[in-house]
Amino acid sequence: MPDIRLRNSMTRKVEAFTPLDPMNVRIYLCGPTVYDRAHLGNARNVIMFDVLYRLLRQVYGDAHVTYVRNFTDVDDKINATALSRKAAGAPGTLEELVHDRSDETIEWYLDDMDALGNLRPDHMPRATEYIAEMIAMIEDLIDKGHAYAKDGHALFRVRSFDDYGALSGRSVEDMIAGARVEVAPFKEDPMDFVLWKPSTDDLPGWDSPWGRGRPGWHIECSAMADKLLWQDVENQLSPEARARPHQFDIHGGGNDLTFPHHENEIAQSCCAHGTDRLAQVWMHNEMLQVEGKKMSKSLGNFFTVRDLLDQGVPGEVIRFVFLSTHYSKPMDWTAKKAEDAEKTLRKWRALTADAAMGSPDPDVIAALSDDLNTAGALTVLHRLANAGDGAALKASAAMMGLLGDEIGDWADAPGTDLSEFAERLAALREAAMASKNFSHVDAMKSALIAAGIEVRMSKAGVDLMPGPGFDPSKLEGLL
RNA sequence: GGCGAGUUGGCGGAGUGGUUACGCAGCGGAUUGCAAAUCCGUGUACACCGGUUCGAUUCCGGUACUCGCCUCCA
Repeated sequence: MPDIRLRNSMTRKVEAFTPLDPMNVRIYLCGPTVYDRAHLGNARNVIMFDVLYRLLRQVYGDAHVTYVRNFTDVDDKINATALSRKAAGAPGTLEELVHDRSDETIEWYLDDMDALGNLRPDHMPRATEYIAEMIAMIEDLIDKGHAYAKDGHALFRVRSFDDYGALSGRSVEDMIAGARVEVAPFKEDPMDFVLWKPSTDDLPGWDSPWGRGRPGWHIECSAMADKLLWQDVENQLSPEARARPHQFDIHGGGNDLTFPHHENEIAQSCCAHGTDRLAQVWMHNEMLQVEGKKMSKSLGNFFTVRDLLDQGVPGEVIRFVFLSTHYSKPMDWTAKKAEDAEKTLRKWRALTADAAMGSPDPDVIAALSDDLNTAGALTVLHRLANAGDGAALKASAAMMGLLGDEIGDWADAPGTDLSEFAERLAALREAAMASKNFSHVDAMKSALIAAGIEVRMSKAGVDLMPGPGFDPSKLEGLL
């Protein structure tokens, strides 16, 4: 097995990766705030981490990797959707509406990420199920002088942590100079951030030493990561790993989370536990653009994963497009890329349809081990395809979550049996070959193409495949 | 203003101190009733300016441009 090398945002260098405990590789990805459908950009870090997860499982064994991705289900935006539903006359208490909204959004999220061929993490904690851990952590921080309570709030004392700013490469003074920090009467220092804040009686809240309220965003990840990647597994870890308590291997997210979210996570965790680091490696993916522009509602180029799936873009095609750009580079989503990806995948699927499952090509593993060079790995897949090695292609593609059954029924969808049409067309063609009058066969061929079907005719016979714009309703009356 | 990422042939996109990336498109040919598909052949690009070097797209410095974050948008 080649050594895995990963770019560490903390050091800004590509480094050899060595897990604290090879029998218990532990990774954490910041998950979504569940207030609405995941937009396309949300998929990028999930796919990046999914490739990482698959690679680690390949190298260390399926049973030796633990992947945690949270759901943030306490948030103003979730509350806002519940409030508007309540105002529209929805039945139930506001708290129930908030809970329903979270449940609904989590279900959507999992459906969408499944459709993109992502494995589910080992743990998907909901923030609201770990309130006790968060409160305990905040109390610990207050005891140690790193946090304080004021007016129903608990705040982190940023000046108490010398390394604050190490991840994002900025000093506290720079941030003050930026002057965009929120000044509030309950803060000792403008830089201090909220660990706990009061909640109104009608909105979700929990009793705490500081009154009824809810946790701040940053403390959620610190508490859940510590619970699931340290407290619950501590007694299974190697002595080497236990020598680094409250730490784990890799923490990921979009680079927009670097500051303040991850910076704050580090500050909370290191101060609460007296450690010098939280994760050994920090990985951040670059942002997604759409047709060269930032995706935003005002530009009208904002869309969700579900929007694309509903338009008939297969999840596997979306995944392929993401994999074709390295995670550390800005990625542009374009319709042309989706078309190209679909073409390639059709070819590969035809080649692997009847192939046995071989072994992954070493070059694919090598490329992925080189800081998740997915684009380089796709090149190897092209080479295998050109060599006609369906078995190796199938196994190698599986390393990246491609060409598998779980993501693969799109090529035959939407499940219309075309065999009668193929037989009819073949019969017409045979007759035309004898009579030299091709008008009937051409008419039917044109109609099939107009219905979005790819028509292939050769001496061997007629082959029909549903294409991107397949519309079954246009087939009526053709037989 | 501070921090960070990027700039490769028509398009997408790897990689390397000197040797064809690769894919798509295009072009030429084979095949095909026609077309598609398929097969064969075909492409010396690396933002700009300096420096290091026998030699740089690849290393170093600078410039320009693009994008993101600093505003709980991944």
